[in-house]
Amino acid sequence: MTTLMVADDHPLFREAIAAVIAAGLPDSTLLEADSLAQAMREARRHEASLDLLLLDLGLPDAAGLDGLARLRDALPALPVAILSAEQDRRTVLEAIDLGAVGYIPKSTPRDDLLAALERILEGHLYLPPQVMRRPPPARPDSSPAPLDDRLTRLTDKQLEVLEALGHGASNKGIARKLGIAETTVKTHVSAILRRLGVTSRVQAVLLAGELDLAAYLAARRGR
Amino acid sequence: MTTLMVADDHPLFREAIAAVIAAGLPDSTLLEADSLAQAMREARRHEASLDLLLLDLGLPDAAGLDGLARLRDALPALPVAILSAEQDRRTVLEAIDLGAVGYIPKSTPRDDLLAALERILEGHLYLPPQVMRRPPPARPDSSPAPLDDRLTRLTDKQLEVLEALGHGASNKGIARKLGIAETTVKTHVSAILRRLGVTSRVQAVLLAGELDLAAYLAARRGR
DNA sequence: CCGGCCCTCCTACCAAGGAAGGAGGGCATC
DNA sequence: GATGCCCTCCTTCCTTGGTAGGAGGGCCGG
Repeated sequence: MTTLMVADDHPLFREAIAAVIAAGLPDSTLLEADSLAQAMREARRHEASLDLLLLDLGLPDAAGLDGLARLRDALPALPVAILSAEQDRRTVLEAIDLGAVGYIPKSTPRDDLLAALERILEGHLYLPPQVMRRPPPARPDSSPAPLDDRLTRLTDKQLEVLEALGHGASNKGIARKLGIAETTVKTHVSAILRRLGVTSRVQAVLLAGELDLAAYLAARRGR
Repeated sequence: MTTLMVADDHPLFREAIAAVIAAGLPDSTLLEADSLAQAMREARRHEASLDLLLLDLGLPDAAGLDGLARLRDALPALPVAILSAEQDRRTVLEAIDLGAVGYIPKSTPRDDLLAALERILEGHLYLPPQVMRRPPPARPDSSPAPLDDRLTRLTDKQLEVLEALGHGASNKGIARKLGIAETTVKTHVSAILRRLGVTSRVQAVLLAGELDLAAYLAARRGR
């Protein structure tokens, strides 16, 4: 006998979840809440028997993951899984970081949703494979010869300086690291700004990020 | 027919893994490597057929997660799972963050290890339940700080300023855009630097990027 | 060999960024 | 009603960033 609770402010959605669970986990009880406050009250009341809370992000009284944080704070022993429309990879990771035992996108097909719930109730974590799998490179790399060419207009030394710039280093720090005078660094920085067509180091750093300086450096070092 | 590779510098351990896989996944081939460099070479050679690389942390030529990062960089399409004695929760999360498709502690019982491999080969993520479950109890106060809440420590106005900062705007430009005095902008910027724990606007901008300020703003506006 | 580019460094100057402190008004909480 | 936080703005002072111009030495290709 397992007891679940769904916290979501959309009655229709709660109803849908209830139907799925009734069909797929017949030996279970489902509690409902339409706000974080109510969920907390109910959770405390059924503390001993509650096996899992399915928490929606976007409850009226819970600011996204902040609601999860508060919940974890108040009831650290309660397993909480996120059930959300949000599918951002960072959000998923942060939820797990905050102690969620699973993350189920609302777009999950009914059968997968049940499988996920079962995994979680067995003590495993569940994360959405299609979201988490192969995400971070995220470089479809449309143009093999991108030639955004602004980066190619920089000399080696300037690239070195720009790289350091990208770590938030000051001119003085760059000078130390590269073993040259600060005035020389300034010379390089000025040249970089001119060649990149920007007017401040912050803009240069942002542009370096957009043009994927790291990849450019990796590529040119690899050859 | 699946092809796996195990990268570990302990021959005995490789042998043990080979035995487990031979018994549990009879329809598979296992490649071996005793260094990151060799693993990369082998992986490139068998690029088309290799289904999963089991990577040990602590290879002689790869310092912990850095090896994973380099591997992901060089071969983004290759699924990599970590197989390590290390069981620190943060390490696990960072590995997943870097794109690992699973994390298997070396202490995992043989049967669970096989089950984990099967899950991973099916396209799911695997994380060690006993490590990840109920982990962050030390949340209420403690000091070392998870430090992802740094954005939440900023006031609305500060977030506005930080957003503008992220576009490379100068204090003067921000003042114009927000319709306040430049001195006020400076006040905000100073407060932002202090609360984010950085010492220059460039670092603040970089940190805002890492913490995904845009997503945070979108999330909080959406509610 | 010479012109051109790069790297190095300098001086000098001005603009921008940032720290520190004070101050008034608004708003909420207790 | 007092406390506390936020937002606003100010002055003062110092550091950092950036521009301009000049100068010497190295390297390369014409």
